[in-house]
Amino acid sequence: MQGCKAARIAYSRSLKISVRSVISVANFLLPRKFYNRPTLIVARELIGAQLVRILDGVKLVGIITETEGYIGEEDQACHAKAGRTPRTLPMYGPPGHAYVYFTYGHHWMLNAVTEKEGFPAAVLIRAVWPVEGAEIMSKRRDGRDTFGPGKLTQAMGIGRAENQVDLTESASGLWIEAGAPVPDSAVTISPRVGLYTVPEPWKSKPWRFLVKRYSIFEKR
DNA sequence: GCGACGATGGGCT
DNA sequence: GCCCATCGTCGCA
Repeated sequence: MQGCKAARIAYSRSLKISVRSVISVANFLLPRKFYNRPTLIVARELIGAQLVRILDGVKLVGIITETEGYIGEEDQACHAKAGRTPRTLPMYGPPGHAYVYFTYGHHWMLNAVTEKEGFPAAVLIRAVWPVEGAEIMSKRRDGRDTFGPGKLTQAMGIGRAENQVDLTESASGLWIEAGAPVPDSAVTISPRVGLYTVPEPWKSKPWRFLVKRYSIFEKR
């Protein structure tokens, strides 16, 4: 991907952190207790974390730049509003696992299950900024961009097989590592998107977190 | 550059 | 049969 270095520089400026820390952070697997907390805390703190995928023996890494929280059966935007079904079962399981589902007849969505086992909640990972294997991700997208919940799963080869994998260990080939912390000044909070038929107040809950000046990524 | 809309298939009633 | 936590393309500017 052309302009990757320039993008890292722009990214570091937008986050007010050093370029060095964007390229090389002291990474470690986020432990289960990280996910076993209120969903919005997890959604916020996943911004800046690194999503790692081993695909065909190649390591792909993206910094998480956009998340949304979906919290409990009360939340009319959350799949768990339908209760415990074969599809939603992963959300009721232990935190730190993946909930991957298929939607709109085309797309796979990646979530990280949160909160204590038995309470259905998850964080939808909507976008990552590629930092390793960017060329491969771009190629998997036929050169098109990788920003969007359906696009990132296609770029990183995430689908049905990754449903319920443990994100706190590397054995499954899909996990999340800590990254450079992103200050509040660099994070925008807004209502979740794509909820056309969801009633209030759920439709307007400010449960979406994204890196400010996200547009700088799209323009490389 | 942007708004409208069709594709497409699993989940659920 | 209807609903979708989306994306790509088309038409128009």
